[in-house]
Amino acid sequence: MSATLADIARATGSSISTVSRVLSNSPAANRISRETRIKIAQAAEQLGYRPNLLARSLRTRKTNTVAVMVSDIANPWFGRMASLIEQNLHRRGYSLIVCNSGEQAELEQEYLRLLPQKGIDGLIVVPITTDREKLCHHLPPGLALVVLDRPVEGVPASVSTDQQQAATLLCRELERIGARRVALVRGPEHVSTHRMRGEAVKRHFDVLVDHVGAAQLETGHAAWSEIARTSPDAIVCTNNFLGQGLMEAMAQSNSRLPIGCFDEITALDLLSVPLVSCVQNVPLMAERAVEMLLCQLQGRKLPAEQKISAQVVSNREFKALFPR
Amino acid sequence: MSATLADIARATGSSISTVSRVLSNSPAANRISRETRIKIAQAAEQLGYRPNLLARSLRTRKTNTVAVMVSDIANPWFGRMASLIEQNLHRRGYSLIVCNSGEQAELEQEYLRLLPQKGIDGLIVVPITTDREKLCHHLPPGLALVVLDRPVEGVPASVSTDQQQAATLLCRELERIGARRVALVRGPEHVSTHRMRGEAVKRHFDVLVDHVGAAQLETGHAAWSEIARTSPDAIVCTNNFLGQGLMEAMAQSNSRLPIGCFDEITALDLLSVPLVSCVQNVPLMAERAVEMLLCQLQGRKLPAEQKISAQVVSNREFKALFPR
DNA sequence: TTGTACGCGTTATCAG
DNA sequence: CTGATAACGCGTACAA
Repeated sequence: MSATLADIARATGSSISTVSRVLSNSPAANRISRETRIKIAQAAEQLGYRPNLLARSLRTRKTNTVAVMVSDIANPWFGRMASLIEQNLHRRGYSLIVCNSGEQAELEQEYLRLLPQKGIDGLIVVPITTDREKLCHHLPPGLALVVLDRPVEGVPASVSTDQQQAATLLCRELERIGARRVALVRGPEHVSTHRMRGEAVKRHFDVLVDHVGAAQLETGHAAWSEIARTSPDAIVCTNNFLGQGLMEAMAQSNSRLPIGCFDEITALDLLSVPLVSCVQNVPLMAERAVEMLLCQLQGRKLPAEQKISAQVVSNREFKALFPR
Repeated sequence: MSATLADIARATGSSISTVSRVLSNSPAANRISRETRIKIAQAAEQLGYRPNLLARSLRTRKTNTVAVMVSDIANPWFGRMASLIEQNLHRRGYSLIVCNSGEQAELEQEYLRLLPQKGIDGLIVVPITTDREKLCHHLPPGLALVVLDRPVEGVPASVSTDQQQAATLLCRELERIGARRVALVRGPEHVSTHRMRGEAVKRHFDVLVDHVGAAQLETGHAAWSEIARTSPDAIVCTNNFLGQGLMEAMAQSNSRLPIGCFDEITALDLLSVPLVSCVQNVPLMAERAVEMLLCQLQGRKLPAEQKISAQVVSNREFKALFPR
């Protein structure tokens, strides 16, 4: 076990409180004689003292830790997001713990209950549930909360992409190349991003095939075997995993159907299919989310809900086939 | 604030100890009368009691939490790994916190110091440092520790891919297609996986270009501008990010140089370049890592260091150009 | 400038 | 079967 305040007090012949004052450099630390201060510091150094953060937090009710709960850490999009949030927070003296709800409502609930018990000051969450009540039920009232990527009615601190703008951008690009009838591969209805993207597609196009499933590669695979029997002008996928899965399956055939995909696809320009992708501004989202969290932690005024705009990027194949 | 044991004791007219016994279903809970037991349970339910895990851990010195520290959570490989570890641990009643060292030695040290202070029962780490002393210096002696992916001399609990076998597999495949002189794009020397892979390549081939940098897309980009001026028979990248970056840059040209890449590349078959990739068995690694951690947590005998073998997978383009 | 005493919420020991 | 009481390690009002 690590040395405690008591150990140091004993070693230096001072009292626990004095040691505490010095080592936690509290405001009262200045009012302590230079000599005892360095004597204590030396002893601490020598004994390898590490404050027990559990005990400290129990006492102060602050942990200097925030959690981010993402819906699928295996998805590179969330990985990037987590990484950027970590960097932003670390710069501000907070440490981050990442939780993975794996897109399972029960697991989300479990973590929502567990995290406050373990002690966190704030939470950034990509929620599964769309219900404010369910989301906040187990959270202590004071907890700083930011919802990310998927706004929840009634939660003021919210950072997300403007899905209307994003979807319009993508659909316009597909309309430009003459698409009228499309196949749609989309994630679960109850996830707002997938739903809004899907709805936008339905507004713009005649949807020949509407394949719904978990936002995983496998759904993309399955979708292709359904789509292959039809002949749409293009295929739209509501996220990167769906797009990747679809393309993996397509690769077995020789289809060159144009694809519109929400979220980033790696090595875009190396793909042999024409692809236009609608990418979100992940770094900006991460920054804003941390900012909104810190506003709450520091009692500053919360800025308005953040709607961040997206961009479309098309690959070489796409540009070659459909020049402007 | 949440209700405490004292609140419930007051509400039910029993003592704190009794309430504790019931609510923490300790072994002594059986020896408590049925009626007070349900009375307490009801009060707890009604008051919305949640045990303060900080306090509990302070007392019991157990947190039921393990941490996994990866070197780059933005890399899908680590994301997948983290996700699988999470699932394995959750099944066993542990909750997971993920830390990201971002391949920075100082940040790793910081977390290494911080995590035990925050209270964890075990740690699975993909280490930056190769020095056992540095790795364990700040860790309490009793802490369960597993090193993952990058073995560290002197740490018995270790799960990693057999890099010799993996590298040989990949090199043989490139030799088969006639490669003799290759360009090498590799990550930092001090990371064992990159180093071992690179060394194996140097043993098998004549290395025309040897580009070293951080294991990020940008290094791959930069490498291509160097490689493009030469004419190797093939290019080898020591991880997925390097491979992706390289290919992104290659896509601007029309090169069809064969690529050998360690780690998984998404949508392999859609790439227009011939590619053979050497993939690790991530699910098995995750399972073994958790298993070794639990051995330590439960005081069971530790199995031998795990060396897990890899496979090569080539894409359509590669198979078409170089049939067996 | 420093020490005393108490409390944060739990669990564990011991007595009855 | 149950209730005091003492820790766990730390911060802090209050007193000296």
